[in-house]
Amino acid sequence: MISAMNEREFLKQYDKSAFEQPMFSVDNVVLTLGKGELEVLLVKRGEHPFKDCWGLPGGFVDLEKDQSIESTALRKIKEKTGVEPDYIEQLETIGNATRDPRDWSITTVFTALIAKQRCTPTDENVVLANWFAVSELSAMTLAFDHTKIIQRALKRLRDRATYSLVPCALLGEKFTLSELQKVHELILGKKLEAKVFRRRVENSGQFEETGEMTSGRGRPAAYYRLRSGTDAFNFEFIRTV
Amino acid sequence: MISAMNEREFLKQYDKSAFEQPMFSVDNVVLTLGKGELEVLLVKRGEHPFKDCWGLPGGFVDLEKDQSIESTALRKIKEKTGVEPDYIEQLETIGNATRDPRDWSITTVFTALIAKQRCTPTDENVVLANWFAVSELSAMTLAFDHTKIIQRALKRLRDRATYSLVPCALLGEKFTLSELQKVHELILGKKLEAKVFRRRVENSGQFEETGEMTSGRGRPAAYYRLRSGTDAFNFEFIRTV
DNA sequence: TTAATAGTGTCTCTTAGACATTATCCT
DNA sequence: AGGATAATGTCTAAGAGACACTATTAA
Repeated sequence: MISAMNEREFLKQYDKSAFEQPMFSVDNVVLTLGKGELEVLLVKRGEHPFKDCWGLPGGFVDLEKDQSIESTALRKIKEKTGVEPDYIEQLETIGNATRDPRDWSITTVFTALIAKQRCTPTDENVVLANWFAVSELSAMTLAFDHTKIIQRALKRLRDRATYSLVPCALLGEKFTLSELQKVHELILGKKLEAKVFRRRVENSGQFEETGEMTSGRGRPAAYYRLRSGTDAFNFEFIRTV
Repeated sequence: MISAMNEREFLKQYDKSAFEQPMFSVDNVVLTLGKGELEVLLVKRGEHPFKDCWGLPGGFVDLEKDQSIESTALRKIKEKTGVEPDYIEQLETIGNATRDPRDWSITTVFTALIAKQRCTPTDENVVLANWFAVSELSAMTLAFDHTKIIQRALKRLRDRATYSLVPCALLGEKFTLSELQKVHELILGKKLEAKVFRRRVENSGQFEETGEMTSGRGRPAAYYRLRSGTDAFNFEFIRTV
């Protein structure tokens, strides 16, 4: 009785090859701020393919534990860093017959930003998960297409840095505008005008002064934080071809 | 001998549930221009779940035929419209335990734009695939989360219409600036200034006059086409929080 | 001639960008 | 006082928006 058959059964009998499913995984480009450089979290693969290569932290969906692919991404990130990231967004999905030497394979990639000081000291896995300066990557051979994926994540981050203040997630709870500006300069690879940058921050309405000030050499700077109740990661597009 | 075992075998023995794979499919939001309204391509589902409901054209990856998920998307679109779309981009991937009543399910969604006149007259499937004005959708119950997906695709299209000229893919080979402006107005739901719009088109450098002119009532309009060699769908972001 | 549609001239207002200047700390 | 860093004042240039105006056709 056809209508009692579920679609999976139906497809199995209808066309075996149409039912054969590709492998699906989630990969994360987790970025943080190193000393004067962006760093990306990599894990050493214990199994082949690409055994002993470094690759992005990720893995398969756990149909029992995970409610969504976002849950999978967060779970994997938490496994390696001890915490949830300060910002996460879906980058893109790559699926083709060649990226995995074994078989057809699909990965949905997330980009996450995390303030390094929030990460709990790495557990026994310390040699299995580590931060690498993005400039080191050109000298490394990563698993699968992970080098290309990281490049695409960095490009997206550069886009975000030009028209949003999302990169503030790389800093902690509070930060000065100079610090935030330096992060943007680091990402964009160029100097920004302090006046222009401050205007943007103020006009965004996404931040507020904490009231605290830095101390040290030079004029003290005001600390800012995300305005409570504001989703700082909603930003408006303004025009233009 | 462990190292001779492939990862699939390994995972199977290591953790059965981690190997259990979710269903993966591709769905397409194919948009075209109806009479004064955007239309979306829907197909009537022949099998459950949501049997006899309208839903987005899509389906499973064919591991033999498809080189990538983009190939899957294009193949499915071609099956229903007879042609490849004029523009396609990946929208997002949705994967969770609840969107499919049967099981965990993942879909990568593509948004495609197509000039209606390019579509070959629908074949015997005419009642199985049809264009629906987007305004009709609120009165319809679509399969799965397809209503929400279409809304998200439309939002993305509105974004594109504000800072790119991608919507030109809804028109044919050649078009007048008035026509293109009307398309943008339709998508954005508001009037645009002719002068401003023309400036944008000219400054983009993506179009050129064909030399032909319209005839009919009123001053003739110049026809434009995509400048050859230009990827009109590359556009620059200009700033701003 | 009039209605209709295409296309331009030009003014205003906003804002990015540049850069000089002021402010406030430490030593 | 002098160096360092934070923050502001203010001028300029570019461009979006507004809208009046001109251009070219069919009826």
